[in-house]
Amino acid sequence: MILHADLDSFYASVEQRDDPALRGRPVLVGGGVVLAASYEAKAFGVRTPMALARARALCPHAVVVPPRMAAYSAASKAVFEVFRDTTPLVEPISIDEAFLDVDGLRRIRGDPEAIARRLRADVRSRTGLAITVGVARTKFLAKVASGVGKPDGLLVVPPGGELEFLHPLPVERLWGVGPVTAAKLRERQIHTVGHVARVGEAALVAMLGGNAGHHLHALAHNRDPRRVETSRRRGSIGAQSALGRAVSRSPAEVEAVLGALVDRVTGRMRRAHRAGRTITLRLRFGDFQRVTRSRSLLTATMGTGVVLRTAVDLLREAWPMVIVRGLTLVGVAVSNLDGDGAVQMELPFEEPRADGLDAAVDSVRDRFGSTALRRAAMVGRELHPSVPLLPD
DNA sequence: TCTGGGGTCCTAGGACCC
DNA sequence: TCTGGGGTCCTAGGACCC
Repeated sequence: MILHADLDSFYASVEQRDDPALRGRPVLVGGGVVLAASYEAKAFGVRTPMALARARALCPHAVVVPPRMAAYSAASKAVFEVFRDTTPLVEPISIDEAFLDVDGLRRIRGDPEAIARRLRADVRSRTGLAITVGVARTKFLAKVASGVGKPDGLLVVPPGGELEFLHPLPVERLWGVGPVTAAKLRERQIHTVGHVARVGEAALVAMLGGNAGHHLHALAHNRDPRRVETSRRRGSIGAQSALGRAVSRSPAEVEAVLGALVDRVTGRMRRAHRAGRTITLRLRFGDFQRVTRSRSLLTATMGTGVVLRTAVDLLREAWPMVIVRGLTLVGVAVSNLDGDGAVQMELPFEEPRADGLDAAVDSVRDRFGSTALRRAAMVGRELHPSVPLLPD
């Protein structure tokens, strides 16, 4: 059996724990937008992410506190210690959520329900925070169960009783069904998980595409073979910053913001000992449409200079769009983090040859192929921006 | 309802390789 | 000169999650 453990209104709960004056009162954590709302605030219809102004209108006597990310990280660390004292098989999902595999603990710690009860009590006594735990045979259903069991609850879906529990629930409860997919389903009078299960796999595939269709069909029948994985590494590291209303900004202003973001990202990369090859620039325009522009380097890097130069290049290439549409957000991310197939290729240094560039180009192409040639040209440009691009 | 910041996964076309 | 199938990598976009 698998436990899904999910802290309730995490940021707001930490604030209420640390400041007794906030307990029992509606609390909003956020800046321009609500990052977390206590259950007292949610009772007034406040949701995340909602503009703070709107949340205040719904709940005028709410206390608004700015986020304290360091406090939340520390609280998260303490909670995950409790998880790992329960079982070594812990898969973190986010700062406040994890899967725990408790198969094999029965003889030592009792049945899954008993383990879940003790886990909730331990989290409460050791961290002062409320946590909801869902228990089921699959990851997916354990997560659904914790969602239904909130707040401060425990919900066990007994083996054999899965479909009875699952089928009356609205389609939005399925993991991977967001507003777009839900609208497509509801258009066709598919409102519950039971309807999804009955509609047939072929129809779902026709409606949503291959993978999504198969996936949804499987979930609706509670088929979810994924195991709890303890050692997942993330695939990208990024940072972004909203710029407020779309006013026209000079390239230098935007590049300054970009510089700060890159600095943050590469600092985190160095602390995590991760290097990456693909730099992605993210832009959001005045109409809130988004675009991305990316470039892959030959070798992985965590250097601020290389990442910033690449990001600025991408920004310059996209600048005409910014002029026309206005800019409301800029972000940068580095992906293709090393360890997942990054190409490590050593190019030999050669003496310049009398027959010049063409021969050198032919020699690289012969040895490594034309994809490598393109990459080599790119690296050359990074090192010597004045050198013209090689012809394709 | 005027929208933060951190991520994951999937799709799809084009270039290229064998 | 014209042709295939299987595969990888790159880029861009989109849906989704917390």
